[in-house]
Parts: sequence; structure tokens; C-alpha cells
Amino acid sequence: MARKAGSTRQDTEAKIYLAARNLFARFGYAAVSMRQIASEVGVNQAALYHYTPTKQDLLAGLLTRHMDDLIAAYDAESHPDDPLLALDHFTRFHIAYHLTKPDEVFLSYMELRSLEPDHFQKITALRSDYEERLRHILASGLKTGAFTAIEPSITAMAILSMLTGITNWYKPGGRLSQDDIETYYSRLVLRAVGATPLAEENPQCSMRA
Amino acid sequence: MARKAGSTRQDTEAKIYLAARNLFARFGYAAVSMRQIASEVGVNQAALYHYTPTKQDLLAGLLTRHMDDLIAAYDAESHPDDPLLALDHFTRFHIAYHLTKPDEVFLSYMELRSLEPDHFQKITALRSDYEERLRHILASGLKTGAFTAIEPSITAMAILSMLTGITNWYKPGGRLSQDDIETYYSRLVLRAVGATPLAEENPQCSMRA
DNA sequence: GTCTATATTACGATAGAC
DNA sequence: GTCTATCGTAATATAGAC
Repeated sequence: MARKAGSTRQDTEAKIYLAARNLFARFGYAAVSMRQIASEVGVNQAALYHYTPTKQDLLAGLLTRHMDDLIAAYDAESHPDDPLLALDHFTRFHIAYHLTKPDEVFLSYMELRSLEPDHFQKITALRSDYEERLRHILASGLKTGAFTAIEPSITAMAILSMLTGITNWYKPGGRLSQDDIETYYSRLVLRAVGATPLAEENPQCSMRA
Repeated sequence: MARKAGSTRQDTEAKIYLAARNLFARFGYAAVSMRQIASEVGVNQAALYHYTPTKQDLLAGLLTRHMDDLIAAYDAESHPDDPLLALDHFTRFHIAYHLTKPDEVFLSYMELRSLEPDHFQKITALRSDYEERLRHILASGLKTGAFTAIEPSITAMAILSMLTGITNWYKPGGRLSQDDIETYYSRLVLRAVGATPLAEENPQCSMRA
């Protein structure tokens, strides 16, 4: 298995996906050219076509990987049975995962419309698959009485919008640590569904009351 | 003031802005050509340049108008002094306004990155101006004790993300009326900030409890 | 106010040498 | 596996006739 030093297929492929992700997230799919991506990788534009048949496939590959990874990461964790704990856990997981992959998240929300129909449906189905996990928690909590007066489908969308929106303003190294943010949003979410937040009667957290 | 029948400057300009808004919202600024816009309006591509110096100015004009209109519409309403009522009012206003102008809203969230620096700063400042109105309500409620254990800046972003996210799934004529949605989200929001929602002990609303 | 025609530049993708 | 060169197309924007 002799390899040329400095350039293997896997290496280059990873660099291409990384560059595409950064550029698409920053400027948008339609505004980025294959030449820009190649330039970022350090190869000629024509070389990209040994790794992806089209620009569209490059985008679809990025989004598919992201959604697959997200669902796999969530399913790999253990989930509390108690709805209140499960919702707290979901909130923290979603925030933590999304804050560590801001580009992928941004892309998967902004560039759905750049996908051709087949790819679009595939990604939309994967997203719905993930959302279903939150709807299930909300429905369980409604049944046990842990949550009150909520409609699971709408509430799931409301919560996901709220949590994902963090990526619009969060910058690492800011006033609040990631853990502060998780704790704060968990309280917002638990209150919103009519539950008593975990730390409500134990105000040691860093927020002013 | 003799006018040629069928085509005045104001008419055509309005059509151009309308077409640009629709197309940019649907396919993204970078993916839409001046030819497409002209075709939608029913004029030749070159005619557009009598109404806007560049494509970039067309986008900036759309976003500026939207933010100006949003702020003017909010300021034109009367705002309750009581923080709880004020927050309920803000929630309903934001939802109602955003659901009536889905394209403008979508554009102003998706195409900020397509703006060149000067325009970007201008729009960002206008947005912050609007957000400030919500922060003010939250800070007042914290002072009076109507809201508990919240941080106004973060909570404002959380609420705005949640409310604006409605435009991602709402379709007119669905299961829930706009008023149902306003009522439901007002409860989510008021609960989240630690207030007792207006209709909490009066569960005549259409949600199941 | 709108048109035809065009200058200039860039795009996605391919062919074929090395 | 990467390159040079290029094909065919389409982009923004402008010039100038009517």
C-alpha cells in the first residue's frame, strides 16, 4: 500500500468537505464557487470532480452527514424515563451539540432550499425523525401530568426554534459558559411546558433573580 | 401630469420590489438573477437598472423597508404599562406582523450575510433597535417582580427565536387559527419568564390540557 | 421607459496530458 | 491524483437606438 506522501484520497476528501462547509456556511451555497472551494483546499478546481460528481452532491453529502451524526449522537446517550429529566436532558444535548457544530447547523437550516427535490425530501425526513424524539418526551410528560396545557407538536417546534436560535448570538468565551446557557434554557423550557424547573428552589445559579 | 397608460414609474418599481422579494425569499439572493426578476415583472433585464443601481441595492432596499416598517408598526400601537400585559401584547404583535409578511421576515433573517458591510451594519442596527423594545419590557417586569429569574438580553433572544420560528411551519388555513397560535405562544412565553399566563386558570382555549 | 446588443467576467463541468 | 486548457453557458452591468 504505497502512498504518495502528503496527499491521500481520504485526506483530500476531508479537506474538501471541510472547506465546502465553511464557505457554504459563511456565504451561502449559491454564492460559493467550486473554484473558491478548490482554492481553500489548495488544489485545482478540476480536481474536486474526482471526489464529488456535482456541487449539489457536495451539499447534500454535508447535510446528510450532519443529520445522521446528530441522530446517532442523541441515540447513543441514555435517556431518563422521567419526562422532566428527559426534557432537561434533551435541552442540554441539543444546545451542546449545536454549539459544537455551528457551521453544520447553520447550513442545515439555511440551505434546505438549495437542495433538489430528492435530496430535500431525504433531509427533511431526517430532521423530522430527530424532532420526533422531542415530541415523544412532551407527549409522555403530558400523559403523566408532569407538563400541563401543551400541544406536543407545536411546543416541539417552539422549543427547537428557541434552542437552535442560540447559535445566532453565542460566541465562545463570552459572559456565559456553555453550561450556564444550558441551565438557563432548561429553566425557560421547563417553565414553558408548565413544569417546575430543577433548580428553581435552589437559586445558586449565576443568573440574577 | 399626463401618464402613459399601463406603465408608470411607481407601478413598475413596486412590481420590481415585489418580484425581487418573492424570488429572493424562495431561492436566495445569490441564486436569483436580474433576468429572472425582470421576467417576473414582464420587462427586459436592462430596464431594472433604471430603478436600482445594482442588485445589492435592491436587496438592501427590501431589508431596510422591512425593518423600518416593522418598527413603525410596533411604535404606532399603544403599549400597556403592566409588564405582563406588555409582554402578551408584544408576543401577539410580533406573531401577527410576521405571519402577514413571511417573505420579508424570511429574507431579513436569511440574507443578512449577502449584504456588503455598510448595508449589513445598518440592518443589524435596526434589528437591535426592535429587540431593544422587548428587552425593555423584560427588564421592567423583572424590576416589578412580575417576571422572576430571567436575564433580559438572553431571554429576549430566546423569545424572538421562538416566535419568529413560527414562520417555518405555519401555513394559513391549518388546524390552528392565527389567534390560537398567538394565545398559545403567549402562554409559553409568560410561563417561561415566570409569570402566570393570562388564561391559565381560565382554560377555555382550544388546546387540550 | 423600454428595448436590442454587447462588453466583461465568471460559472459548472469535461478532456486529456502527466 | 492533479494539472492545464477549454467548452458552453449565464451572470452583472452598460451603451445607445427608439
